[in-house]
Amino acid sequence: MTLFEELKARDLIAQMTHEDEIENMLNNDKVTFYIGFDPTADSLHVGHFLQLVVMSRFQKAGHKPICLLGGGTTMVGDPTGKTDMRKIMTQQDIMHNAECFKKQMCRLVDFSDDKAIMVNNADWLLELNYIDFLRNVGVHFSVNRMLTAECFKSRMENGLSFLEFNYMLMQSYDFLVLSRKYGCMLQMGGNDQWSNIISGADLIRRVDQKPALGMTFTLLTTSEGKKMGKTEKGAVWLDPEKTSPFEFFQYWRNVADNDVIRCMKLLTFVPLSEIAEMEKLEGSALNGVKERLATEITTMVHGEEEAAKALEAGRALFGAGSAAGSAPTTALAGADFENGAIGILDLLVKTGLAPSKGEARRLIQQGGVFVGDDKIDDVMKSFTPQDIGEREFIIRKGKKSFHKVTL
RNA sequence: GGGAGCGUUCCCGAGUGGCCAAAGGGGGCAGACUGUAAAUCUGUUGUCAGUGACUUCGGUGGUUCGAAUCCACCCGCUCCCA
Repeated sequence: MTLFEELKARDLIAQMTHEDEIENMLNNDKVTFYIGFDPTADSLHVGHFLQLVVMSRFQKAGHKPICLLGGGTTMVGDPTGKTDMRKIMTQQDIMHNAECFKKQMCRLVDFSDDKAIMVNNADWLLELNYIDFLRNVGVHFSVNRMLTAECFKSRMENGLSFLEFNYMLMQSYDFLVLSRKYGCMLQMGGNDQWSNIISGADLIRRVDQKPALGMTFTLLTTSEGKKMGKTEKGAVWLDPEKTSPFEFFQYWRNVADNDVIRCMKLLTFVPLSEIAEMEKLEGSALNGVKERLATEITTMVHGEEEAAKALEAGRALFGAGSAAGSAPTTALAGADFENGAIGILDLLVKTGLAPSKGEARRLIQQGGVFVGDDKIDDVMKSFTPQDIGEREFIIRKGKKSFHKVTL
């Protein structure tokens, strides 16, 4: 099966500029392609992960990825899909974020022996001269056409600053630069980037009369159309400091039945033949598939060892077994005890299981708090250091939140 | 530059002097049901203390016994005209 066929079979492809040309090229040439990532946060998230996995697929098929960090474009801010203007970020933050991105990317894409290139568009965007840029690049863009672009639609109601309006030109210019410098012929990205990608391809064809192609990938959404990778706490991050490997694993372990196969196809390297077998499963049998999904993805991001630990921890907590190693842990100090004991309310707040005492109280009143296997129904219940020290002290909130307490 | 509006608790959105910690919806959390799924139903959703206190309605001052609600100025945003 060729790379192109596999992409199709996995439902990865959303849109392409020139389907036949792309297929032909991928089959017969070594293609240099690029995907851009704007460092708007200090860690990559699940959305980026999909792109990086795709990059890796291409790389394994012999093509050459360019990883573009948007150190320059982030100074402007991509308005795509945003309803409000993003806060303007300082250059310092952007640089810091870019460094964080780099480290994480190296896990998923092989940069050794020049097998992939990492560039930062700050290197060419920051020094641009306004008038020159307008005359050389700006002439090729029609405001009329831009305004009809899908990516600005959501902003036509809430307002769009001129700053952000220029984002499309910046990204198009990036493609032009990479085309000239590295012979990059293909830009890819999430489907929300379609407008930006085709405008770049148009620019190259217009200015240099060179071939330029674009392809976008399916956005990672649930069967209900919601974006995946978000939890109540915010994004699911690849940085273990921001989302622990255990939480990360649990996120995938808990995807809805209807989304498992889709995630398998989009995010893992599990062969399609195997996935086809999984597709036949129904009901609780899908739990096995979910474990596999979580293990596969966690392994890619955090390594085999962490994935195994997370799997074990989850099984222990949700199965019949006792307690777990990698549940979050809080150590108490002597100062946490008043008159030799700590109240359950304080304990819940201390461990972060409840944001406030009021909420902690509510949780208990509604019967959602357990210590070990015992349900706590008294809000005044308190524990001494002996209580906590003598056994594994696990507090559970609801069914899925566990916290270990030690001295 | 001229004119008209808007800014409410996590989000949307009611509220136009006391009955407002503030309707309703969404989301979240918990319970029941379950398969660590979905759907459904129930409860809950400012903080601290058990019927009370404190902080909140863009910011700062003011009017009033009393303001999210009135006034002034400031900040931010939207729309119309140029």
